[in-house]
Amino acid sequence: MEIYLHNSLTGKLSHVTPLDGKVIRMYSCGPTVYNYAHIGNMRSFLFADLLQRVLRVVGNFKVLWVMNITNIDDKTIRDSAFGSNEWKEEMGEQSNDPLENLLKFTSFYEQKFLEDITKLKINLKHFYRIPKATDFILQIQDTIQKIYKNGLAYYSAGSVYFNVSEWRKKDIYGKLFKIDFENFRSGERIESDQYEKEQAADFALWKSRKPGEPYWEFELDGQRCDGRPGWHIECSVMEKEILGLPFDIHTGGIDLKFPHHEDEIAQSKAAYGIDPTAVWCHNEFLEVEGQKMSKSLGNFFTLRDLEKKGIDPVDIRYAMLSAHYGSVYNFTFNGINAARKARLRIQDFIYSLFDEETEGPDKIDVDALRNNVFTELANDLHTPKALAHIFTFVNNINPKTIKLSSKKKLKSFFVELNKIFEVWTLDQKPEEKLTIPEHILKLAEERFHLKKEKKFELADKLRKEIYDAGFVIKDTKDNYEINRIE
RNA sequence: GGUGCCUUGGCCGAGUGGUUAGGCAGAGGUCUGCAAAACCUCCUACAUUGGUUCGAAUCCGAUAGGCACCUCCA
Repeated sequence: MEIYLHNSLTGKLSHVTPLDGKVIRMYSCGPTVYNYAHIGNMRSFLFADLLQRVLRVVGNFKVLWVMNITNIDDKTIRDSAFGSNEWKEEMGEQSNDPLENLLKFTSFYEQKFLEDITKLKINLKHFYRIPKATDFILQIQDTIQKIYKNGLAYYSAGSVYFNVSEWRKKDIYGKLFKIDFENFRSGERIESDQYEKEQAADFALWKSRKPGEPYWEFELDGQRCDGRPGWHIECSVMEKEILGLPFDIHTGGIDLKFPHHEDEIAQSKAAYGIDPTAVWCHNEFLEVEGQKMSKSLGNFFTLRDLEKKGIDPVDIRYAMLSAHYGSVYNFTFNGINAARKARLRIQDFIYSLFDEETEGPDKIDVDALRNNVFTELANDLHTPKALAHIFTFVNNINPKTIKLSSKKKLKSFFVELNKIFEVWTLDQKPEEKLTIPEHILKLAEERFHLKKEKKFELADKLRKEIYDAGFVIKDTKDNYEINRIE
């Protein structure tokens, strides 16, 4: 099926088709690993995951998916510095080598990050590469040399900056974000600049070495500028080295539109003369209870925080996938609860498909259903509409009356659908292995007899007793079930 | 100050000029000693305001409110 995506470059839908005629090459801005990722980060990664899955399953494409890890920036340097309060025992001993500390620190959080996204059912096998900035220092330096030689960068006090005003003579700066240069960075903000930039809009390609910080040797045009890479250049280089330019799709949070992605475009064109990607996709932000997530408001959650509150990561996945990536998602506990129930409703339907004992006369047009659902997904990942089709279908059919042949087709449809959503179990309903203590079983049996004899008061008393012990009884037509209280 | 986005029923969330999105919650019903579960039915909105139109949640203008980016925050 043809896939269309909202392209931030044009503001319109773009038809996705592999530039090289074979595979879709996709780059996603990944995390800066200086702490546990929060659920806002998670939304971005879940969006990228959804996109690559839709490309594979609905678009039938091969996908090379790359997500970078930013392991060197102000925050990772700050928090890994010798004597930092952010250092944890599990990271090992701190040494007097700043680079070693940085790598220990960031690999700790990288590992935690990978664990977290795995819980959200992002499959690490789907990545082609998960590159780290520090593994590309030489290539970064090489790219900076190129930009410099092209007259679009300058040296200043040990750092190297991209020259935006020079660049604007050659090309547009502001492809993703319309900039009013007259009003760019108004008033008081300019004075916060710590670096010797020629102009406020210029950004660092390379930052000079500071005492106690990790650095790499670098010489530019005869001038020593030992230091470390700027943030924007990392992505430009990794995507070029791994995917080649231009590639097909670049994803990221909407906050990265400017300056990060704008600068990526400028750098790639300035160094190689190539626009990095055909389609830019940005996901909107996440709010918590209608407010921006922030530590001061006390609504800042990592995945780990939510797990401690008893929330299943799969429900977070479902909740986030059920909203459109282009709109602000309001995370609420109420909403997660609703999402869970909605998810389980479909799960129950799927379980019923595995009941091959009962069969009815109803034939299902599974192809039509599949077509409806996939058409919505192909149209800019419209998951809310896709799920609405599923619910309408599920609500209008009694699984007991479906013909066996249709059940089988439905099953394979849900298998396919789950390759995208991955929030359901495609299997028989698991037999609940209950370890119910003997005395509870006895009590339950006793209660059942009392009930049959219509001694309800006594029966209820026993039920209360069983309930207090942690079990709940549900009467069925001629029998009863015991379950552990959840 | 600049740029862009948003405002839909109790809550979440679709809608891209003319027909019920969907979910959760709630109400009624079937079932049931009661309860639970399951199933059926129901609830029907579009920030305010002016305009365009035979017709607007949907297009245009204004107002109010919210959000984001311009500050290496996904």
